[in-house]
Amino acid sequence: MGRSPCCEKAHTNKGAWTKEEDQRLVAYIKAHGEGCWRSLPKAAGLLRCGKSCRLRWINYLRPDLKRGNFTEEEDDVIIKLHQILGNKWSLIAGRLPGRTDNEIKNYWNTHIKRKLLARGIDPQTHHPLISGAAANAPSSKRPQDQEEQLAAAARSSCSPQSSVDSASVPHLHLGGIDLNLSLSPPSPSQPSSPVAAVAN
DNA sequence: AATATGCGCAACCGCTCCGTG
DNA sequence: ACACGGAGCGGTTGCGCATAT
Repeated sequence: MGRSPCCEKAHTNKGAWTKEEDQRLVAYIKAHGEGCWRSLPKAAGLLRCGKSCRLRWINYLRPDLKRGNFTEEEDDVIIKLHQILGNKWSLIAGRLPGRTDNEIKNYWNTHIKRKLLARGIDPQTHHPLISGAAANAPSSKRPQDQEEQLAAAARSSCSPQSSVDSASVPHLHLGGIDLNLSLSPPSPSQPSSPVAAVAN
């Protein structure tokens, strides 16, 4: 069986994008919008596969991207959303305007994981680590019933590809923080911000 | 100053989901 | 109901830069 490759690999560039390729991609999308990624490279005169173009646009070239360091507030939002959603980076990114799933995933793996471990928290389960620093970690403050609430909310609202409309989406209150779990596609016009997502 | 090591980011790969015929 | 193609997602890799020795 086997599916057909997403592109003709023999005639596509790989690796880092050049300035010229970036310019071509941006110019094409500005003129025609994000259409069919599969046919875009050819139409734009790029020797890249459609997937690669999509990734480059979403993660690097989109005009609404917020580049630079994550704020403490954003850190906090990511941690709380990860606690509920797990490694659903695209969903988490949807709550952080200007941030991409790839960026958040990288940031999680390089910074936040370490930060949580230093606090004695298991970054995967968000439960206190049993040994070492966990015993006296200040953040083992979350009560058991809240954990159950989280798990239940995650189950009910975050099953893969579940079509949740904002009306039926729970607002989760975590230690005074209200997590609006409604899902909406990340877009420049999206009004949400970390503050909006985690209203206090 | 040169080399080794670690870290962070951009990009790729393979899988799953979803829409359509 | 099923198969197929396209898009999207998460995991992983590789390279370049920064820091330590």
